[in-house]
Amino acid sequence: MTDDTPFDLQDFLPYLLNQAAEMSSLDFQRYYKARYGMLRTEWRVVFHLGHYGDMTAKEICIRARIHKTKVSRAVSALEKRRFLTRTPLPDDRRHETLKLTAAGRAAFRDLYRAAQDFEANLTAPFTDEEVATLRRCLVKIAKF
Amino acid sequence: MTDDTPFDLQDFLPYLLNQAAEMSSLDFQRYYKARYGMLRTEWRVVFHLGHYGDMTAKEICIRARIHKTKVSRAVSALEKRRFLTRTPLPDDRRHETLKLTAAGRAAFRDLYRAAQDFEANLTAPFTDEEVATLRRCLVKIAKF
DNA sequence: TATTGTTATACTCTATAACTATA
DNA sequence: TATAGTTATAGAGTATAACAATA
Repeated sequence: MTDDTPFDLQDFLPYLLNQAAEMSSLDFQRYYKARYGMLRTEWRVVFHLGHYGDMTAKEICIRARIHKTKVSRAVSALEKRRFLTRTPLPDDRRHETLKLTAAGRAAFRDLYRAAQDFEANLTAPFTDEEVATLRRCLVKIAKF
Repeated sequence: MTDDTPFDLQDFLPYLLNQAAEMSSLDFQRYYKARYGMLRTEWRVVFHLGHYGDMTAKEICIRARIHKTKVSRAVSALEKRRFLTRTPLPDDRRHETLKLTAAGRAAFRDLYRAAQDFEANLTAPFTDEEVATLRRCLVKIAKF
């Protein structure tokens, strides 16, 4: 975009990204909220435990790029609703291993499948190459 | 993505879009907040008035996809800080023409230029074709 | 009755500082 | 002192219902 090219708000990438992000997550958000009463961070925590196995809150913070205060609240809410349990580590009692319960694992499996379906729907209008380019750009912009 | 392909949270488009949207807007958000004390919706309202000329709140709602309650609050804040004025239309006094003041126009020009710079920075790592593909995908996902 | 815009309210998300407990 | 995690708080974003004024 040169200095002389006027542009619409839709041409401004941060706006476009924001709109795409909102639209893309609406349906899935409704799904995990309606079925499991989960918020975004809670779904992300469940995802990490379900996908990578038991870990501490700290590890989730690093892997999922979520601040410790958010993880703390999410873990607390998930524990209250019996989606996970905490077990303090004997060698360092500041750490707790977080572990999905049977209900947590069931929710993960369902949400994981739902996520795959939503993903397939989102990418359906595009060619494999387009999707690859999209991902490559997003990864770079998101600074992963 | 097929049923058997395991995927990371970074591979889930809504998450990736969300992270990219957040990262991409951070710097610009800080800029209009620090310089003009504006919030996101306020910047968008200023953009529309500066770029397309005077219009009513309703028109901004439609063009910028913002709910009337958000526009109402943004307009009120912008008026209070003398970035715009309102003039009721004589033929239908439910409408008001919104018009940037000199300060509003100056802010728009500065922010417009800043937006162009941020945009150029964001797209710098990519080829024109990659950016074109990125935009095309985002426009479709955002349902524009 | 319908439309433009405002107000109230609640929920979600983000960010930061201050704190507890443990090491 | 440093680290893991919690609590408190404020700001910002989103969504919806109820309302006033005008048509």
